[in-house]
Amino acid sequence: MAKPSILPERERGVCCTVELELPQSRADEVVTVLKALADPTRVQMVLALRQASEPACICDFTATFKLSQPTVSHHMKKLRDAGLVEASRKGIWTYYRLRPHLSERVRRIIDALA
Amino acid sequence: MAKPSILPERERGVCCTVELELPQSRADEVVTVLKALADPTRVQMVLALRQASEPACICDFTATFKLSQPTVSHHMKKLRDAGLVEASRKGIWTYYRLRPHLSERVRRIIDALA
DNA sequence: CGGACCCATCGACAGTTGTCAATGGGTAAC
DNA sequence: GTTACCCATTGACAACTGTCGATGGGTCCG
Repeated sequence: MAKPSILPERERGVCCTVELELPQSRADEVVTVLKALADPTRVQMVLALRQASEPACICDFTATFKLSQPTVSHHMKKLRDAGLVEASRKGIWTYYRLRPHLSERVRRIIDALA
Repeated sequence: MAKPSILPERERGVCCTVELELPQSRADEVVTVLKALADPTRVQMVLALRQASEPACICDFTATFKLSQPTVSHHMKKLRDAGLVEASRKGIWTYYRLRPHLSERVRRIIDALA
C-alpha cells in the first residue's frame, strides 16, 4: 500500500464531492474509442493502418495474425462501428483505411499508442 | 460503404503481409491500460485524480457517481491493477492518487482523454 | 467496550466479448 | 456455367465485466 506523504485531514461522515472533467457525452465518446482499441489485435490493426501507405484488406490481416477470417472481420467491424476506420469495395476486395478526418481528441489517443 | 479513391491493384490469392508497429509485449502493455480506461466511471476517476490537488477517497466517488461503494472499490482496484493509481491508508481513509511516475506513453494516453 | 464509519472482498447474476465453424453472397477468371 | 476467391453474417460457446447486497476487518470516538 503506502507511500508516506502529506495526506489531507478528513472529517468522519464528510466526503468531498469530486469535480468531473468531462460531460457525460464526451466521456461516452471517449469510452467508445477506448473500447474499440482495448484489444491487442485491434491496436495493431489501427496502428498498421495509421502508417500504411495503402489501404489494407481483411486477408492481409488474416495472413498476419493467427486468427480466422471471421474473427478479423469482426474486429474490423468494431473499428468501423467506433468510427475509426472506413471501407471501400473494389471487385473482390474490401479496402480499409483509417478515417481521414478523425477528431483531434481521437487522433491524439491513437498517436499516443505508438 | 464507398469513398471513391485510388485503390491499389491486387492479385487473387496474394495477400500483403502487414507490418506490425508494436512488439507484442508493448501491445499488451498498451492494452492493459486501455482496458483499464475503457469505462466511463474509470475515465472520470482517472481524469479527476489527474488534476486533483489532493488525493481522493473511495467515498468521494461514491458520493459523486450513483454507484455502490463495492462497485467504486472494484473500479479503483482495476485502475490499481493496471498500475495507473496508487493508494495510501491513513486512519479510516484510503487515499488514491495517480501514480506519479507513469511511463511517457501512458501519460500521453491519459492526457489525450481530457 | 459499543457504535459508527471507511473500505475490501466474496458470491451472484445478467450482459458483453473474443473466437471459431458453417454458411451464403459477390465478383472475377476460366 | 463453374470454379475459385474475398468477405460478412450467423450461431454457439467459454470467458470476462459491471453491478449489487452481504459480510467482515480496521479504526476512531464517546
